[in-house]
Amino acid sequence: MSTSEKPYHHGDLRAALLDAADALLDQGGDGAVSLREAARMAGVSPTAAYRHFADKEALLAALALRGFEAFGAAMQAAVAAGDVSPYVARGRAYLRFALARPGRFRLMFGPLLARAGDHPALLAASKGAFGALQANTGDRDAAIRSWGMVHGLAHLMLDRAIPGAEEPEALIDRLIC
Amino acid sequence: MSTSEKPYHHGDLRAALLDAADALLDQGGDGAVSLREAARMAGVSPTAAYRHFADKEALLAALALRGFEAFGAAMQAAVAAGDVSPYVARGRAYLRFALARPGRFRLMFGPLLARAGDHPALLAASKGAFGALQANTGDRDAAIRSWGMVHGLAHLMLDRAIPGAEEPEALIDRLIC
DNA sequence: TTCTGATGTTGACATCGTTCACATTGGCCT
DNA sequence: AGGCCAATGTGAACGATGTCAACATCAGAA
Repeated sequence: MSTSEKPYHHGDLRAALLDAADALLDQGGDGAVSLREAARMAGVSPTAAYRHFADKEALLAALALRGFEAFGAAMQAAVAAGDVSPYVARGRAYLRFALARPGRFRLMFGPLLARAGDHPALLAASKGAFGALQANTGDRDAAIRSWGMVHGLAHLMLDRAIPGAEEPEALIDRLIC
Repeated sequence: MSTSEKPYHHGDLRAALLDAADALLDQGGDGAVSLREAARMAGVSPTAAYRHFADKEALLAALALRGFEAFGAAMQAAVAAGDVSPYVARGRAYLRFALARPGRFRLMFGPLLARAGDHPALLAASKGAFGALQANTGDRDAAIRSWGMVHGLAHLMLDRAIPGAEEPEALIDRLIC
């Protein structure tokens, strides 16, 4: 047993696959995530993934779920820091999250979300994240508008569509205040 | 010549491929666009596409370019209608465009745009569309915020993330005013 | 008319998602 | 303790995709 022979069973392949896919998502964007490549990284045969995910889409959904958890934590931490109003803190954290992990962000708020009915956990997580955004506001439409603005700015900055976005931090602080 | 035998040369394969890809984009979303399937629809061999597009990405870029042209026309028409202020007209047209052609919209404002440096025509078209949005405004940051809001709302509605978006038209009129 | 460049075709290769039949193993029941 | 079963991993294979290289066909300029 002292040798480092690979055991037949991986131990926690599910997590390993998610980690690998996460790395792929970060470096190569959305389309760069491949089931086979993730399996390769985990040191496992391509088809082993199917013991843990019904589908490639299921893998992506699990990845998005992870994303929503991290997203919620980031928002909460930003509000807790308390150096600006919770409203501003959330908005800035939203943008920073998107810029820090573009692939993850695009996956979370992408076409997958529209099909989230097939992935109950994803649906719940996304609703949770969205709910937090709308809390503490009397005017519901105003909340939606604000959310839209922050969300749109995130996408536009990711797509390098906003001129003068060379210094994202400065732009964020200037736009969200 | 009276027979309907297929000539060796297609005539305008480039346009035919774009049309086919456009149809695929509309019905099946982004990932449903396939070079081979587009070629199949155009009644041509798979590799014929490479005489007109360097790459699948080039095909998609040309598709996005088409999108920006239609987009610009839609915005202009909406403003010309003149039943509301140009500002509101543009915003509503923006959202209607996104909801009417989700695939096209997502392609236009997607990861492709960030790589638009490789596709000069796309870059120019997108800059033109964006420029129109920022015209007639003294406050540059305010224009960016408005743009962000509309863009974000479009994405959120497409992703079915906004609760109560069953009646999009009503929502649009209520939010953009 | 002939030749040349543009346009299409065939065949092939690597990769991908996915399925099926089989191998291995850890843990529960007796 | 021993044996069985469900969970987990493997291998080969299929169809589809993007892409390349070599070849075929045509349209128009010289």
